[in-house]
Amino acid sequence: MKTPNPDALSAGRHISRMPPEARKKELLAKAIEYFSEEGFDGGTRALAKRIGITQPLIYRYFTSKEDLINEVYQAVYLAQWKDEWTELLRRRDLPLRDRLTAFYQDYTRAIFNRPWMRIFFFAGLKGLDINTRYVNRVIDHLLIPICEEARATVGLAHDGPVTTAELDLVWLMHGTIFYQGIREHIYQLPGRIDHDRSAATAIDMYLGVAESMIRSSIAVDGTTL
Amino acid sequence: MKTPNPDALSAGRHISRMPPEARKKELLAKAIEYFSEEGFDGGTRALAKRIGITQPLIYRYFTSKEDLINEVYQAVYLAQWKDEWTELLRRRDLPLRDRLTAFYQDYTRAIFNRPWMRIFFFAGLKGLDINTRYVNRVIDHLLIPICEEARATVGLAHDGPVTTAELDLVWLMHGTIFYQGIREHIYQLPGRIDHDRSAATAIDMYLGVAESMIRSSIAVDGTTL
DNA sequence: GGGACTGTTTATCGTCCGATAAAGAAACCA
DNA sequence: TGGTTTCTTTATCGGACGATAAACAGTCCC
Repeated sequence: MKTPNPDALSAGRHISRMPPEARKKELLAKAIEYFSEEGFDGGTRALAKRIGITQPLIYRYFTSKEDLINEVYQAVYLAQWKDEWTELLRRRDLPLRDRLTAFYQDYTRAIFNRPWMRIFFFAGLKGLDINTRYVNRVIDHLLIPICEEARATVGLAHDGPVTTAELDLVWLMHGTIFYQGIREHIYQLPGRIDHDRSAATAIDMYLGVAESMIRSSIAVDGTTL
Repeated sequence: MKTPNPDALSAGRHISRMPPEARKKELLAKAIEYFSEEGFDGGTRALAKRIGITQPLIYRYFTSKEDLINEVYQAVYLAQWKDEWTELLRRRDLPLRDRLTAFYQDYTRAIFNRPWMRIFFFAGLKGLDINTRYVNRVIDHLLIPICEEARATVGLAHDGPVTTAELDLVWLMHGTIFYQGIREHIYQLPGRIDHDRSAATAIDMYLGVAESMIRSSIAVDGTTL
């Protein structure tokens, strides 16, 4: 065949060979885009067509489809996570409200986008351990620290393990904020949402209930994690 | 073959013929269970094996896989919906808080189960119109009525269309409650959640903010739906 | 008891999928 | 320039899928 791949042409991009690193990078980027739209059952042929290459070429850069998907997870989950989030939440020189506000501003900016949200739920529905691990990371590195900081703010000497009631309340705030991302990127309703405002209201609710909750959960509900 | 289908035997169920209605009903019930676990890309052969029948038998009761899936949607979405929900929310002889409490108790009992939750998100991720129609139904028959009732409770004469700010606030409450179902049935975290308590806190938050929100959204933010 | 009817199974078709092998073509280097 | 390397394509395999047709087997009725 003299003329190059018509798909590649119609895609309007490069026709021929690329340096391996650039190709792999492009492939991964398009795979994130593609799988976040079609789900992980999307075919490798359709993905290749979208990139403008042939399907077997994928297997020069990834040993299997599973391998490619794993790299997609890596890029979406781990690369987006910031350890500074926990550090920010721990900064007792700032009022807790300010820490929560600043954290959720940055957090929602990191994950409130279509690919992240959709891949999160595709993986969640499949029950993949990568997803459970992410949720556990949220609990251990974000929610429980918030619980502990709330306790410190209340000024309670008690330093036993966080109770389920305390954690449930943080989940309530977290869910309120997170759900607005679902609304925007999973439901695909028209019109933008003011996430900062939503977060502010959720944080207000949390701080408003937290103090009495913490006192009563220690006194009454002794169930620990 | 003298011996009947070994799969049917190993499934421990009936081996042979059933009246059409019972068979179709059983098939649909198992299909809901199956597709809610595997997603709609699950194969008809695996579904048949789970029921204890052979795969072509499915096609005596449903003209195509798509047809079967559509009946699954019908059963999950429409059959669960109660028009009385809107009527309950409208009952001005009761305090709004009581109406919201009673409604969300019943609503969460209807949809907070694994098949409903999972099918909802499978369908949502596929962008199926059945899903967008459901969300619009929630808006039109639940959230906007709540907005209007909140206005009536505040005692404002203003009866123009509900503003986006008012609707966003209801979404905040709704999302707070709904997210607890996600936590339980999509994340699959161990431990039960007290949904009635979560709802109560979310409703408190809503009612606490609603009044000033309604006044200011009419005065300041005139954006309407 | 023997048709006739209908629920159920076996056998099979065409298509798409993930993956591999071998052929081709661009780039590099002597 | 010619040989080697490396990126890319064509061709293809085995298996799973949705769907259909024909054979089989209960059940009912006369």
